[in-house]
Amino acid sequence: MSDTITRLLDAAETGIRLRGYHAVSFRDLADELGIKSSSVHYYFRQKEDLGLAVVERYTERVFAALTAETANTETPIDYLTAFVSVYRHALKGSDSICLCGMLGAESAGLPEKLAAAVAAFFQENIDRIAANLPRTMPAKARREKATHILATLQGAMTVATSLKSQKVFDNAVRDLLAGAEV
Amino acid sequence: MSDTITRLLDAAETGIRLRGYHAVSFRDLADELGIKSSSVHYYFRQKEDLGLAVVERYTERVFAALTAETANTETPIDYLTAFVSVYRHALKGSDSICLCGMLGAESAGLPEKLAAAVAAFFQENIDRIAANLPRTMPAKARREKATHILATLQGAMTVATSLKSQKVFDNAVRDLLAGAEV
DNA sequence: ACCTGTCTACCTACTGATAGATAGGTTGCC
DNA sequence: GGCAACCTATCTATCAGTAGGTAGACAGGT
Repeated sequence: MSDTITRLLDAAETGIRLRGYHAVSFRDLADELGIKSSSVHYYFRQKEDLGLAVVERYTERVFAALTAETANTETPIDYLTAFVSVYRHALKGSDSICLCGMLGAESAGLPEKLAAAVAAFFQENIDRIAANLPRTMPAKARREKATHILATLQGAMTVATSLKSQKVFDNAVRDLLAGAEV
Repeated sequence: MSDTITRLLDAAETGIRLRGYHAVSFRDLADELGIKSSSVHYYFRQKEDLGLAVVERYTERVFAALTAETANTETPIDYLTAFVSVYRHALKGSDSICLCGMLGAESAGLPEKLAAAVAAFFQENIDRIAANLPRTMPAKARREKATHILATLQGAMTVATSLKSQKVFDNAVRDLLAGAEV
């Protein structure tokens, strides 16, 4: 992948995660890279194409990190702790919320494909968590707990960013895991 | 309050909650009301003023509803159940997330005062929840649980909206309350 | 005479998007 | 080897549409 594409995806991801899809413009991205906005259109015909590429790359990266981080966990609580630490790391490394947390909030105003890609990201998160909860739990309870966990992670990032304190994320997650010792 | 102002605040709130602050324009609001965009500026000089008014009205409305709904609760779990039902009602009545959930996500790209008003909304939510958790819990644990609860509510709205299923919200919250029987 | 709420008309800046030029590198053929 | 054809990545220039915002006119009510 060309350097320009990577830098474009980086700048777009950062902008979306900080300010939202509609607050990111081709011109701002181009300026940041020192090129012209028409050159951005050379790589991504429409804004939707750029958004889709950003979500795809992000999804792959996050799931790769989740897979790697949870690889050697044995108990459900170990799995959850590792899972959560991927999100914590994402927040601390970027000082911004999850890309899909932002786009999920904006879904109603996004191109359909983009909204669908975000929904798929959430669903896959829920499925992965549910699959790693104790087999002794009924399927419905596992689904509910998995949804609860994802919701808490996403909401904690939003609230922590608004209150400008990563401790807010840690506080929410500490109580989440304390109650999840299943 | 004049009818036009109310209709303006309604339209702006709906637009922000569905698509975000940057996707709401004076022209769209004016068109929706059948007036000209310059007339919107008559009531709100700047977009920031409109945003602030929307957040203020929303904040008052939500806290009034929370106060009313939780008034006759006796146990912490009753309080939480009532608290949560206000959020559930907001989601079901509008098919959109919390105004501050949206604006909190966008905070980095908002005028400072607006971001501050949103942060205050979150803080007040956390304080109210924490104040109604059992006195037997240490203050730190109460703060953590309160943060956890708010984060879950906010995140559950986002994920439910993205997945286009209010059941997602109910699932997350059911597990939240099941684990919160303190 | 003033106030309220709306209008027309306009401004500058920016939006996503397109057309077409250009410079430099790569390929393939005689 | 030399050269034509093509490809890549960028540019300049431009477009119609929309953004937030302003100035000033006007009608109706007090």
